[in-house]
Amino acid sequence: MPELPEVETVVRGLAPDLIGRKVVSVWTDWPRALDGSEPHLMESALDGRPLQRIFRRAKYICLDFGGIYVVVHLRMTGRLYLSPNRSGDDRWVHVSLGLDDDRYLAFSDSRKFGRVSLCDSLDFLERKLGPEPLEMSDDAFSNLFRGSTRAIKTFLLDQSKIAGIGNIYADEALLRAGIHPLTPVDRIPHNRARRLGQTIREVLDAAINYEGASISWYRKPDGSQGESQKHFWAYGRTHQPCKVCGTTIERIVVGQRSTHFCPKCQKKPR
DNA sequence: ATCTTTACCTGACTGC
DNA sequence: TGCAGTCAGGTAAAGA
Repeated sequence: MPELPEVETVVRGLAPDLIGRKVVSVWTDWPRALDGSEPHLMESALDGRPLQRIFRRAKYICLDFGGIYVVVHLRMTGRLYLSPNRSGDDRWVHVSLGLDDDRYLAFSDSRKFGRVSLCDSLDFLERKLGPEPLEMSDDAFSNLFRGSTRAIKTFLLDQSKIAGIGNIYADEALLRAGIHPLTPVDRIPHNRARRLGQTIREVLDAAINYEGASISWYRKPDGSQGESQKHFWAYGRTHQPCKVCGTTIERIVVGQRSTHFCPKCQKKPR
């Protein structure tokens, strides 16, 4: 599932080929993916506008065509890549943006949860999203945790509190920080909260350097796999030995989410 | 504010 | 080989 590091990898991979390109056609076989817009509306809105910037905000991919934006969310199975073919390179392509270099920006999504949206402002993102974890200081993390009694795992997944972390890297950060996923946020001491913030940044930075985790559907824009999944300590390692202490990794459900942790490294709060 | 539930989707996997 | 059932989880919306 694409989270912050996977989305960042996609943005970095696409940028060199996409900056300066114009969209000359828009195709879809699943109009719902356009989130209320329509192909001909997108075509006319983007007509003649070269792409000025491509960047990430949380898990959203933002294409800036000069005050007009195409915002892509990959959700669970979305992929974004360049193809010589309008229908892309796999059978799950549902949106295709024809470019002025005769290539296509293909949006593939087997689950059809992802969206390719047209908008004239990114304010809606800022209204609903919390800060970027890679841009937060240790004290910013500690302050963020004050006043909430929710389980830390649930809190880390709340995009309005902190934006970009998903199920994988929440589990990875909590194991490495030695904090049980059910720990109430306001029961984490100041110094431990600061250290958790540092761990979150380290986990995300490392995953970006590994170019994301290719479990299930995620691929880099060039079609190759990321390496991050080879370095998991927690996620998907149920019944396997903890890489720190050898204790068997357990799986529980927290906030409807599969949660992996080490019962020795992450002591349950009383 | 927080929690819970439901909906959106379909490929991959398990068991018979 | 097939068929039913289950699981995966990011986000939005509704109701408590």
